[in-house]
Amino acid sequence: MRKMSDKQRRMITFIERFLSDKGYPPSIRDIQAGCAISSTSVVDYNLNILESRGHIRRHADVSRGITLLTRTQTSDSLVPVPVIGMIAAGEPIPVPTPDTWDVAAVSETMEVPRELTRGREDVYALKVKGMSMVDALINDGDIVLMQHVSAVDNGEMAAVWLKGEKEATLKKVYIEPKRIRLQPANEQMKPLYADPDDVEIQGRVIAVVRQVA
Amino acid sequence: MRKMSDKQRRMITFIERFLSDKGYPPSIRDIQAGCAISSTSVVDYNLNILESRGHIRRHADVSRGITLLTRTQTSDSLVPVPVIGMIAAGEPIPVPTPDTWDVAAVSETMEVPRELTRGREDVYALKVKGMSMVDALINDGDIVLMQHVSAVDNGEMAAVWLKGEKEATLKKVYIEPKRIRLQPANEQMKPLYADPDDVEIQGRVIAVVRQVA
DNA sequence: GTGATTGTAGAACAGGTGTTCGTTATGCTT
DNA sequence: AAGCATAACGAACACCTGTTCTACAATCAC
Repeated sequence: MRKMSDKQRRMITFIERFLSDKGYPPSIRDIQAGCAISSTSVVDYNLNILESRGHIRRHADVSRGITLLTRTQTSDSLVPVPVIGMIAAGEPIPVPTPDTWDVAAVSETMEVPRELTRGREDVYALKVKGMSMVDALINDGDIVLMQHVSAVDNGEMAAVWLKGEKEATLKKVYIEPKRIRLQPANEQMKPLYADPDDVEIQGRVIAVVRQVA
Repeated sequence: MRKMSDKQRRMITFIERFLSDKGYPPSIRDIQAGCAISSTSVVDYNLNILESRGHIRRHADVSRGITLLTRTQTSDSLVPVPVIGMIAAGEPIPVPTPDTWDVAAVSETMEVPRELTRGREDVYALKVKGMSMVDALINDGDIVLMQHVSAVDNGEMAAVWLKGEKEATLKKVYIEPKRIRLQPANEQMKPLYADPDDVEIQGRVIAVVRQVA
């Protein structure tokens, strides 16, 4: 892949921005105007070079038939995840049902890079309400990505429902003889010990996403 | 959102497939052929309905100017972000240079949904090393998405370099008369006060991503 | 039934848009 | 200076494509 001329680089950038902005590719004359090029034939000329270099693909006689080859490869590494509800200290944790799995049926969905879910299929998202999970380094408004499991390995972070206290928390779970140790992610804080019968594992924490600004 | 007719549903599906297949939207006549519709005016008629229902957007006088508004617009909403370094308590915060902006020139990049960056151009990522930022509810190994700015509004979370202490932190910044208040995100913790000359704003925190499992 | 509403047909029009062609600069090699 | 590849220019052409118009069928309300 040779180095592009400055003009060609501007064109590629323009096409990218136009595409993600408007949702459809630019026409030759859009590029001409957007990159301050004097003639459509100059655009055509450089577009052909960009195609022969493998940066784009052109479809003859098709209006706006320009496809980006460099970036667009990654397009399907976005995974839709259903946001099935809130998680708060005093409220039961929403549990996914066959219904809520259907992305189309859920009121809200978010899209996350496939690297975050690592290809897991049964991932859902919860929005954190309240400051009760700061000991898990999780803030009000954070999004928690969960995987639906009924048991977790030692040391994994899980959404836990404490039946007796009627309380939901996110803790690292350690199974010990005759009791379960619930350790906050902030390891300076003291663990909580609970009876196995009192603990309901609702899911495993996959990731946390916090949007600040 | 009302019920779509069978024909309209076929059209939407066709547009989705065409778009993800070819990379550009179909023309009216593409839809006509792809959905076995007898006339272009019928396509036009139903497209207008779909637009008024909020399923698509049409751009007048623009060839192939159809945009999908529903969730299927996943095409290229992934944005590459350069991971330009680590952030740790005792080390200077890496600052982006024109070099590191070039996604191709950086050793590591990550891809995040466009919703996270909200279209900002000058976004980079730092990996957090150490537990020094737990008071900002940020853990060892977290990824912090930053925007390169030299000043922030009151209350915004920023990466701050304290010259005197030679220390980097992430705090909410409040400008007060003759001093700057640095407030941990965990609001139960006490603020830190610093001299304006001692504070260097290195960037604004956009988001935090933590991958747990 | 009548009339309104919705959906379908076919064709033609007008403007958008890719393409082509002859010509002229520009830069590098010999 | 001459030769040659690269790049730019402007205009015209031809097709693609959105749009519009009239006519007609199907459904429903009254």
